[in-house]
Amino acid sequence: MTSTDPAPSGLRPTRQRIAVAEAMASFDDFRSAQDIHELLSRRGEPVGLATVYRTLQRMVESGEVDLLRTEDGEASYRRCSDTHHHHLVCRTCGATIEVEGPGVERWTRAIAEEHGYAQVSHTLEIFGTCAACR
Amino acid sequence: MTSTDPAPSGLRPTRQRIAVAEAMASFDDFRSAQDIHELLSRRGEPVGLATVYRTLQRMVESGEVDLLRTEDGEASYRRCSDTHHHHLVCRTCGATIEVEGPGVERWTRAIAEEHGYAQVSHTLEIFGTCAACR
DNA sequence: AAGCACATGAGAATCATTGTCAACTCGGCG
DNA sequence: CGCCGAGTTGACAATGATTCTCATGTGCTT
Ligand SMILES: [Zn+2]
Ligand SMILES: [Zn+2]
Ligand SMILES: [Zn+2]
Ligand SMILES: [Zn+2]
Repeated sequence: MTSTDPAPSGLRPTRQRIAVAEAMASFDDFRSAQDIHELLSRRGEPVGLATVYRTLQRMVESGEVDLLRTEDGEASYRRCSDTHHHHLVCRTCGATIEVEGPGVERWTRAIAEEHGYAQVSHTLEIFGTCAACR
Repeated sequence: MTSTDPAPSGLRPTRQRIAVAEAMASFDDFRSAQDIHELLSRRGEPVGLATVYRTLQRMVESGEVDLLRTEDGEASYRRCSDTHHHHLVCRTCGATIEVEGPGVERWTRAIAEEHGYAQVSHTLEIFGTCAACR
C-alpha cells in the first residue's frame, strides 16, 4: 500500500521530506507551497521554502499529490487518491471533492483522435460555492 | 455582428486599444501578453506593456478573448468565438481547435448540483501533439 | 475652447517560483 | 569505526510575469 509511506516515492526519507509528506496528509484542501511552508514552521518542523517546493514537485511527478492552478495562476497542492480524477472546489472555503467522469475521459480522447492529436492529456476543474458557504 | 469592432467592448476606441484588437485578430493560437506587446512593437504600433495587460484583461472580462494558463501558470490569450467552448491545443506548435461538448457541460452541472455547489463554472483544456508535429 | 473622467506608459514594486552553492547527511566500504 | 561520493538542504540571490504609481496625454461633452 502507498497509503502511509514516510516519504515521497523512492527518495531518501529525510526529516524534511517526511515532514512535508505528513503535512500533506493533515489537510484536505488545496494549499500553496508557501502555506505548507508556514504550516511546517508553526508545527515546529521547519523546512526551507526551496525544499518544500522541490519536494512538492517530486510528489506531483510521482502522482502522490495533485497540482491545481488557482484562477490567478498560482500553484496549490493536495494529497489525492491515485486514480485519475478531477475536482469540484468551493471558491470560498476551498472544500474539495474528487470526481470521476468516464464519459468525459472518453470524450476528450475521441475529440483528440478525431483531430489527429496524440499524447493527449487534459485538465478539468469545476468551481462553485458549496452548501456551507451559501 | 461583433466580428470587426475597432476596439474592445464599449470602451473608448483609442489607438492602443484598436491596435491590440487588430493584433488579436491576426493570429490563431494562444499568445502571452508579452508576445503581443512585442508583436505590436514590430508592427510599428507600439503599446505600453501595462496597457497591453489592461486591454487584454478587459477583453477577457467582456468575453472577446479567451484566457488560457499554460502548464507553468502563465496567461495566454486568443480571440475566440463568443459561444462557450474549450480548446484542443498542440503542446508543440500551439495549433488550437475550439471544441464543444454538450455532454461535458451537462455533466459538470449535474456533479455540482449533486454536491450542493452553486454558481458553477469550469475549466477544461485538452493538450496533445497535432498531426503536423509528429 | 474648457473641463474632466478616462487612458497611457515608464519605471518601480510585488511576489511566486527557481537558481546558487557551500555546508551537511546518508549509506556503503575498507 | 572513519572516509568518501552522491544526494540534500537552506539562506539568499535572481528571475520573470503581472500589477502599481502617478505624472502626463486624450476623447468627448458642453
Ligand atoms: Zn485530486
Ligand atoms: Zn480526466
Ligand atoms: Zn476559445
Ligand atoms: Zn464548458
